[in-house]
Amino acid sequence: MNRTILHIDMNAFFASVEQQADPALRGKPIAVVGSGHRTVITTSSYEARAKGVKTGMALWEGKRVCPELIVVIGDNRKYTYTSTRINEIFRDYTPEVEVFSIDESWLDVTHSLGIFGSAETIAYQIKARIRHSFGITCSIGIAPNKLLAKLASDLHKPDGLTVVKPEDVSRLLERMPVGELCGIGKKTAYQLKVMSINTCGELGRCDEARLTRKFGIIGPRLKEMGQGIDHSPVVPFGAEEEVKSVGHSRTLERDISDPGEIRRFLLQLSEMVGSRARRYGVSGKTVHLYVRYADFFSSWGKQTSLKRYINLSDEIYATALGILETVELTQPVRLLGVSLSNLKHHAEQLPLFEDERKKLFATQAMDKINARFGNMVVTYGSLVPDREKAGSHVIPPSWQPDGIKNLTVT
DNA sequence: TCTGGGGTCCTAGGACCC
DNA sequence: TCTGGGGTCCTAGGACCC
Repeated sequence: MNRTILHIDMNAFFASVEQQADPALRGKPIAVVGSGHRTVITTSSYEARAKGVKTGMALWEGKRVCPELIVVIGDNRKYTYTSTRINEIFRDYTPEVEVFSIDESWLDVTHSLGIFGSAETIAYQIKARIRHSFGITCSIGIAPNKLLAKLASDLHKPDGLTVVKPEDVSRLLERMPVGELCGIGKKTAYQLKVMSINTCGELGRCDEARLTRKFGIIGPRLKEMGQGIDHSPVVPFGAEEEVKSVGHSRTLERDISDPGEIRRFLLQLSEMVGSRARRYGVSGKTVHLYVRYADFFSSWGKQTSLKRYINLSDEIYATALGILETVELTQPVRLLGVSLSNLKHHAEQLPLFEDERKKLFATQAMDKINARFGNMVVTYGSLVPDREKAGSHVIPPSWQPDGIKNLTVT
């Protein structure tokens, strides 16, 4: 059956929200960053991008390429609030809204076309409403599936609208580099290049057996992707697969070697993991400890599985500490991470009431902020008991009010 | 003064059981 | 004691996304 899918990508989302909240920032090159000194640039405004500022750059590097760069410390509440409201707008057009990240969603409007006329009409209305309510722009791709809709939304930024009709697909893909497809990253693109496959057109015509020999189970999928085929459904909020792991990791403000300090930090991470696991209504059998050393490049992870399911912070901490004690640290530690997996979902955890659903949505949206390179210690730092925060020299009180107020997550 | 932090999925090898 | 094969669970590591 022919579907009509929209992919909506908020343009420079965090930066746009900040520029909207503070008129003094509009038209200026700004960068949204985390609060630590080891932060990177999460999002930059188009004015900053024009000067060469890129997502993922260290802050000092951004300032080097753009000395007039205005630095704004990110405020996750503002972004989750705005994202939640924007997704509510989407749901006025279809219940089939899949949140991909804090600033990207897919909409399956196949069954809404009769009401609203056309996908373009829906797209224009959504753009107008987002601009009117939040003063920010988005790029929208309209296509027969998620893969192509996402590709399409990337083609015109900012404030773009790109329609890919079924009959346009082969022409669009013929010269499209394979790396533009969501799912083909640097390594896969390189391996394909070695096979003399550079474009989607070439990928789509490649012998399937050849792809399977090289890539295994994803070989046939790669060929489909080259042809623009994607049957994956839009999975609305509430119908997603259950979460499979809950973890936190943090780069320390400075490298540490002192075992006591490392243990304190581990306890904080365990508390963050435990409280979120309890909020999600899950417990897990496997605890994973991750360590990155001061040289940045060397790191290791170790996991251990228990006979029973746990989600109490103390138990997670004890397990993580048990792993730590089996190794000898060879360098000062730059980053520590703890995660809980092999999860069991407790019964009756799905919120029934709309306001509870909204709260859970806000929580999950906040989680997805971190998928945007956020270094938002404060989000979960507030969950660390005061007794742990007091006297800690590891996670600093990193919250810095940025003067923009009167926004509450409901 | 370098370089975040959330996830998911896949592979490979070993232990253990039938 | 040897030859097997299948299945499950475990750990470790890598690729991908934002």
